[in-house]
Amino acid sequence: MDLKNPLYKNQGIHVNLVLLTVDNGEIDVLLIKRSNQPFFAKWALPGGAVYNNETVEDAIKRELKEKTDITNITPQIFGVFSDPNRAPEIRMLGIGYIAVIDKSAISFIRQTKKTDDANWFSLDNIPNDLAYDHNAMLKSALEYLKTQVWQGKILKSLFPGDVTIPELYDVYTKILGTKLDRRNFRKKLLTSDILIETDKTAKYKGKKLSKLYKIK
Amino acid sequence: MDLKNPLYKNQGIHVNLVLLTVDNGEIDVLLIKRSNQPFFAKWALPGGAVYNNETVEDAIKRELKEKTDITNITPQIFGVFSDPNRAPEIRMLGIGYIAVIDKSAISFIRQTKKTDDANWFSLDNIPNDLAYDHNAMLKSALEYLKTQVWQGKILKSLFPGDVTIPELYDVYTKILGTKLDRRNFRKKLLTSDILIETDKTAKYKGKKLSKLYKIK
DNA sequence: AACGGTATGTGTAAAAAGTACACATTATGG
DNA sequence: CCATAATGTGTACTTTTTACACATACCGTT
Repeated sequence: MDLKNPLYKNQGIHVNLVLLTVDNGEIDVLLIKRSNQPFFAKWALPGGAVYNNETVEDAIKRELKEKTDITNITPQIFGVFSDPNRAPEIRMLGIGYIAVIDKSAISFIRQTKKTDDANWFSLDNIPNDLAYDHNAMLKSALEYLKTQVWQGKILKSLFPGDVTIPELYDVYTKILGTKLDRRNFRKKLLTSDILIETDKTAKYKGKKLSKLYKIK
Repeated sequence: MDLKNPLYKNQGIHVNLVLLTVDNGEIDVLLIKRSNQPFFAKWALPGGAVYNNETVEDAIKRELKEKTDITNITPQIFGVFSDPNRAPEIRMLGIGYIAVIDKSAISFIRQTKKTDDANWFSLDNIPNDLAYDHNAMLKSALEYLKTQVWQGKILKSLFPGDVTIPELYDVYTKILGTKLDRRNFRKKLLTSDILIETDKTAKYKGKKLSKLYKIK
């Protein structure tokens, strides 16, 4: 492979992270306000170039650590974005990764919605002019998430602590975009052997106390 | 993204194709004997560089067309391979695609096992010193195939013509690596609404005639 | 002509998973 | 105390999955 061949020189490899969290039944995604051209001052998915001495997985974990200080989660790849014109001037390949985390596990200022340059956006409220093709990337990530949502692993990273079934219910209906039957949802979770009953309770939306469960 | 930054300059993007076909219940993969360095004279998955003016999907379809003249199949991505040392000297990202085709649909000489530079290898008989990380890529492709094998689409591209249930059975057990119950396998296929009964019959392994089915 | 061997074709019962569906209870705010 | 909104709960039905065994066709051999 002759990297001076004009057919395929000046190629760059980028990774982007769709980082999701849950806040009171709402799903939020982390966006970064760009401080450089191109797409200056536009919101974008966090991401960056893959260095020559690292794998793509290394790069995305580096990105996750930079933004959140989290090191014990491995984002999952959901797509490769390769339109030759997705970045101006150069050929830039984009590799999309998704991770779902517990907001309280983040040790950085970015856990608030206050900073100027990084912000959690509710999925119902995403700017439609994200940088690059990031609106499409985000859409693709959410479709991937739908296919993964009944796997215990994602459930665990969404709710590493205790959680009530009504909160889980809200998150699942948001992710799947369908109204599930509440009783069947509860039954499925309780028979799936991933919830451990605790003796604690908490209130979610209602006035009644809900039982808290720990995710295995 | 400054492509002169030494942290990430001289990056190349490659695609590779795991092209599978079925020959009398055996699963074969197409390998190419390399005529250049690196890995001169080693067998490799077909593939090549992604040009600056095309998407990754364009590149893999170009590759498929070059090798087989097939244009009506879109290979499916199964993985991204990014070890910085997977290619000597340069950083070369490898993107893996898989397609399953009917051998009789190929109009090229490569449909035989006779050519010097391209050859169908039975999965039971793959050289363990393929170029690059192609042994790992192939393994990854076959794992992906397992997750996809009950989807009608793959079934259709494996057997676009008529096929007997015993032949399907052999292919499925090979792909999945498990012994399925023959009766349940037959029932699953027949109730899945993708097989159309024909009035033709053919012999497969046995001495008894099997009914031929057309795949919807 | 009989026989052995290998592959093919066939049905049923039990278990598991998924789906549809309605009402009483809690506690807050008015 | 009443209205309201959220929570917790069980059953019947349907569908899907799984386990399991024997008779038949046809070839080659004796």
